[in-house]
Amino acid sequence: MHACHQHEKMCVSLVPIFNHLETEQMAEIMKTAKSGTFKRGEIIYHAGDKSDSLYILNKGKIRIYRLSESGKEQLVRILHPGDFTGELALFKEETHESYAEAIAMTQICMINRTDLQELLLKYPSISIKILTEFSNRLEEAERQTTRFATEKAETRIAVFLAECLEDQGQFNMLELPMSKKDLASYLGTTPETISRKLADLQHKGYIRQISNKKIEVLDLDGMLLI
Amino acid sequence: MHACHQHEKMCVSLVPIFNHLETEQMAEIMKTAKSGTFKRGEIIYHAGDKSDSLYILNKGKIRIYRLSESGKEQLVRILHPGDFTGELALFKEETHESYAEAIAMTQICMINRTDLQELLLKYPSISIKILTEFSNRLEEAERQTTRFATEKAETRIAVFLAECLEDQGQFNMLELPMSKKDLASYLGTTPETISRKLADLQHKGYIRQISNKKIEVLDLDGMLLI
DNA sequence: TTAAAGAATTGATGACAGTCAAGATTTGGA
DNA sequence: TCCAAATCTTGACTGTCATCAATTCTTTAA
Repeated sequence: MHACHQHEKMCVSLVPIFNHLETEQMAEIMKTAKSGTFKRGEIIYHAGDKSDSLYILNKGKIRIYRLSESGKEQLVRILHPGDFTGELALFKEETHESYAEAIAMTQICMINRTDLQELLLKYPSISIKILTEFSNRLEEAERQTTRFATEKAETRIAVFLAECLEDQGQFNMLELPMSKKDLASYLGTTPETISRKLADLQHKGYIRQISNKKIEVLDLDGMLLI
Repeated sequence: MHACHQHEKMCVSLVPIFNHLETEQMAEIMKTAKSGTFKRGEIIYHAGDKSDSLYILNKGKIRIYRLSESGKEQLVRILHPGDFTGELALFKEETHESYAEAIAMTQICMINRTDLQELLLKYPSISIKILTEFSNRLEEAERQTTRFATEKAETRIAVFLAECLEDQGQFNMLELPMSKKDLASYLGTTPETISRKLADLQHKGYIRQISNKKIEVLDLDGMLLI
């Protein structure tokens, strides 16, 4: 862990919450940032750790997951370069509730809580960017909660496929962004159920499984009407 | 709907996101606020409405709910005086995804989107307050999602009772804050299951149902170990 | 106050999805 | 490239909970 140098210059400019600033202002932020690298499998923070940094993912992939009251794991999201985490606890003097695990060789920048709070007061437009990001996340989280509360596994899977398709914009082809084990954890079900429901969807003619991760959607509207 | 007068002065000062400001600054905010009243059953906004106000609840109760992809309703939260809503869409030019329904005679203050954005730039500390609020809500929403994804109905009910107890601080007695029908919708289950699981919890000696809404918790730790 | 509407309970039944197990396939590290 | 470990698939079985229906209890508005 050392002060940010040349290539970390990228890091701040990668992130939507900062990259609207003047180059000069980004430079000011970078002065306060630290960087770090993690190997596959290393934990960046644990639930219960006191949280005091914003982590910006520069390179690699990070898995964010939580444990429920009874100890079961749920995958919350996977971070890609330009995403950030650790943001929640920045605004309350508390601890992380989730775990962040590097799932590939990973490089991050860290901005300290107090430094960030000063930045926010100095550049109010950063706050508005973060508020926008939080709004989206909150909307997304509530939509997800409603989905779990009201839809059965098959529908959750179908909706997930539809969203993949939309994100990837590859007309009818999509690539699952994670293993089916992780997908099961993300969707609140089991790998067995994922396998079976995908087989069902294929059997009903809505999709075709090309390979382990590649799926062709044959009838999007039909699939979503399940 | 008219400009805010005397008693609405309360409204801004009720809300944690504003009440840390100087009296004079609150007065400035109030000048831009409008007020409105709604009767039981009236809808304050619909999913799909263009959203352009922050709504602060002054008096009464508001039910926030969503419809899932397949049309099933889920109760998201119930607002009490001092709570606010409509905040999400303030930071993105989009529409509401949820419904807000007055469930009692209700009085609200509304602050327009553009007015609010100006306030945020002028008083950065308001942003930090809202960010804190958003952080908490986001954490809460993710915790809730994980609960739905990993816990069975009985556990979700037990955890809900435990949280009621904690909020109400009435040593072993709690009062359900909503009808069992709404509670079922909130917890992603049915009224029948709520009835049955409460009966089970009582049968196992963890709780005692005093009346429709009143419950005595006899063994909190035992109940949470289910 | 009371009638009507809505909410809560209880029972019977079936659908959905979790678990366990065994075999096939894929993956990634040496 | 290849092997060991991990992931994925399929089958059989079981537990949980949703649904439907019939009553009872509670709330609300005239």
